[in-house]
Amino acid sequence: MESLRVTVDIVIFTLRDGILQVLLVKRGVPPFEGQFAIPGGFIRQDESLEDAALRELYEETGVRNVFLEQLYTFGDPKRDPRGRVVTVAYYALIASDKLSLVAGAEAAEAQWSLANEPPPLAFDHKSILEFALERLRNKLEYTTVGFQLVPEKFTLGELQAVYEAILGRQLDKRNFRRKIALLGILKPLREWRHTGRKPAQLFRFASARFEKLKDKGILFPF
Amino acid sequence: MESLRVTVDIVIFTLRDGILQVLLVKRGVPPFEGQFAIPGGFIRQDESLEDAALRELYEETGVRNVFLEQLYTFGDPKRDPRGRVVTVAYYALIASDKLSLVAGAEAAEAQWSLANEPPPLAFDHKSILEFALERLRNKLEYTTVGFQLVPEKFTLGELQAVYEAILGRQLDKRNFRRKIALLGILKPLREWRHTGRKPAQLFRFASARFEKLKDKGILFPF
DNA sequence: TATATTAGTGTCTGACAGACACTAATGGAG
DNA sequence: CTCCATTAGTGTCTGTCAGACACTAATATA
Repeated sequence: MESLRVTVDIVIFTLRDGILQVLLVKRGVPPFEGQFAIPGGFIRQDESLEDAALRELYEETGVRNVFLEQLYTFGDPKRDPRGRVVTVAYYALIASDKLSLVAGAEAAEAQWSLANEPPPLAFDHKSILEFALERLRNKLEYTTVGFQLVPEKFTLGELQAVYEAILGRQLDKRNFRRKIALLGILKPLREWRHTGRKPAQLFRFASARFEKLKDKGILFPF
Repeated sequence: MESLRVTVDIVIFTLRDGILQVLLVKRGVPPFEGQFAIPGGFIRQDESLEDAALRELYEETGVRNVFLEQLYTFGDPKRDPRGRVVTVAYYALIASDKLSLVAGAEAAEAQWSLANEPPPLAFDHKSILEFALERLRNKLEYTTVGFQLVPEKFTLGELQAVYEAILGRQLDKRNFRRKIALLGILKPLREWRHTGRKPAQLFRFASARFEKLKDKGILFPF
């Protein structure tokens, strides 16, 4: 009697062509048939919320081991016209290089959209997306979530582009590099990327230092 | 079939005798009979999550119009030995003066405990309490939630005591007062509190300025 | 009236953030 | 081969903010 239907919805972000994008699925059945929605599904009896989110994420993208964090739980009685459904929303960040490898099983009906200008969304999914964007922008400022959207080896210009895409404004190159350097968690490689004019040095994470910070509970400090 | 039992649990904080305290209820039935737990209850079919939390809060404390914020949703399949229960946790802050006016209906089995050294708790409620404490400490630094725990008229010493109780460390009086003054949201009153030796000036919130900040979406800025 | 207690006040210093402009290396065009 | 357009890479100055730090003022009580 006191039971409710509970789903997990996952706002999946990636950065493609220097633009922040969200994975959306086109609904094939009413209500909101033909409209886009944030991917999600019901929670099974024996799995934790996070496991359910990871499973959905894998089903949609074929990707594991990516950043995933609980966002908020939406439970307005009228949010689904068919009846009451509570949804525990998560958001995930996937670097584009991990993504291109695998095509999702349900990918036929899934497509990437601009995170800042999404198409009309079903249910209260517009609110959920906005909530996720706000959280992402906030966390970008005082954590290192931004690094989740960059390939394993990356240039400082690419990293800065991630920040600019999410924050929606340009950053000063020198100030940005100073801030990153001060973290001391990047390891310069003896490799250069030759896509532009002057080659750009590649970096990766200096895990040692990073783990140390993690032990202190700082995890994604900025 | 795809339904789960869903509850809201509310971590209710107050400040009494200069110590941060949580409201806990003693369980009268198994499992964890006789142990303390965070108050909560099932969500009704027609109420939103926040309404459910407000209702529980009112039932326990007789108080309305207090700070209430969703904390996190806990959904481990084994968190309740009787079967699966997902709980949406909230936390609330109640100033002691609001509290003393009304006695809760279920208050017989409820009691205040030290937030930092709670008795053994049922289910995963220790985790939930710790989660709430961490959130509260964090929000204290960059918002004005701390003001929620102080009476309508208060001295700067009382306000500082709130901060010290939550953060668990002493603060420098002059630095604290400068920080508060810089916010510009306090209105000095022509009243003094005479409990100590030298009388202390009373303050209240300068709503005008506060509302302005709220309009900008800053809400609880620091 | 002497004293103990709490209220109230200002400066200095180091860290960090934002504004700001030039040189270096390369690929492609001519 | 040379020139040029483009992107990479670097340092200083300045204002703000946070933390450390010590004394005077007002009252209640002994």
